[in-house]
Amino acid sequence: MPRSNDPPASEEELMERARALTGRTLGAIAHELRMALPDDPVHGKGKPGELLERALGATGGSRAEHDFPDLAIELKSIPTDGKGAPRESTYVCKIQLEDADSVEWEDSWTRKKLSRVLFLPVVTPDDSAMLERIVGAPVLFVPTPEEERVLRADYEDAMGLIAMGRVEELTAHTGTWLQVRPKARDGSARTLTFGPEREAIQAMPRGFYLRPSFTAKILKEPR
Amino acid sequence: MPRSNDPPASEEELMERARALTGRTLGAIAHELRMALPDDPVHGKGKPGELLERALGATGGSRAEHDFPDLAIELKSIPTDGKGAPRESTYVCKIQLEDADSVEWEDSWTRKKLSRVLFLPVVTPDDSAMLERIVGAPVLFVPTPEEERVLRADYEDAMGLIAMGRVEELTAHTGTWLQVRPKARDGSARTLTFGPEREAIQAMPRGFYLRPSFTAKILKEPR
DNA sequence: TAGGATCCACTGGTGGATCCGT
DNA sequence: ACGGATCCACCAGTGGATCCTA
Repeated sequence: MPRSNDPPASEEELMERARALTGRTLGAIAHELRMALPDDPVHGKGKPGELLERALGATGGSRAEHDFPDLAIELKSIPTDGKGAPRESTYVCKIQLEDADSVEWEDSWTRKKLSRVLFLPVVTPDDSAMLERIVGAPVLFVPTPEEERVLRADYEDAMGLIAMGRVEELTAHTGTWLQVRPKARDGSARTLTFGPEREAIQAMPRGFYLRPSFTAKILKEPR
Repeated sequence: MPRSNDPPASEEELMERARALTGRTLGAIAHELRMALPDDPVHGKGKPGELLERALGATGGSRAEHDFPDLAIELKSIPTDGKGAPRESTYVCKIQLEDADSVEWEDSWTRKKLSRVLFLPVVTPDDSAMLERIVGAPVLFVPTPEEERVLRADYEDAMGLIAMGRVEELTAHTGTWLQVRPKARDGSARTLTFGPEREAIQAMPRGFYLRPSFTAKILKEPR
């Protein structure tokens, strides 16, 4: 049996490992991996996600591509309530604001990331201690053609506005399933140029997020 | 009297402060600024330079522009022997390998940095303890037209080779006063494209350095 | 002796996300 | 309820240069 922090060799192996986590607490998994989890959820926002990456053998910290490059699968932990409904939106990736006019959906990092996503729910009741949270059943998401059409439309709407220099009109209200929100507290403004006059504006970093309404659908429907 | 770590308000004030350091040991200056200097010179290569920046009120750590942005002056500490001759070459800046075909001398960061340089010699005998090293008399270097012609030719020769994809032919032997050498131990290779075919090669980071023969001339001739 | 190799501190950006006031 | 604001760890890159061997 391979050590659990080696990369899984196949999608089947990945899914088996993920199913083996179902019902376990983050605390137990962390103990097994000798990884510390902070008690304070405010100061450890990303820790459950990193723990589950390690537990499944994701390529840690690398900027490679996907979490499982050989499988082209992205791992997303997702906090849920007791009924399995997501408590938060799901971060997808940063937006390349400078390249908004040239990156088509087909070539976008956004599409690649969303092509195959392993969602791993983490049951996160109000005020729950991080160590007590329980991992739910994994769901491997592959967009249907219809789903991809909606995601693509959201992407193109957002990138179109950005390419026109109207990035400030882009609020989190835009988009059916994919929304645009600020990313990175400490981020610094980038200069964008647009239009025939090459006008220049400053913009803070933003990212794409999946709305909870969409991930709820994903987690609910068995695939 | 302003605190010595405020930026100097004028070139005159900067030069006065620099002259006030002449004859002092790095240890005494460090003590006054409550800054620790390591004993081992191997593991504290950049420390004297940083100490003198702070002592003169340079804009610390900022990626702004010059060390004294308002004065457009760059500060360089330079290790010398007992006679005032430089012991080392002087690092100028990184080379933007990717932009070699588009950045003219007039617009180059290299030219801007070399337009006004405050050299602060640090007498550094063999095996000298860092704390005992003594600051020499400052020299404000502004290139004469003739000097700038030579620097410009060195710059253009180097950038021309890089733009042709011949970066590996560029050794530290090239250049009269400005030479090209590796920079950054941990640097990772960048992809350069060149030529009508957009051929691609990998290249490690490199920087421009002033040869000791040139800085010797600068330090020797009173200006 | 000087060309190629190396050393440290700091920080901005990224990837991991959730917090929390309106 | 959700949109804007925020939190941490890690690491590559940069700026400060000098080391050291052939």
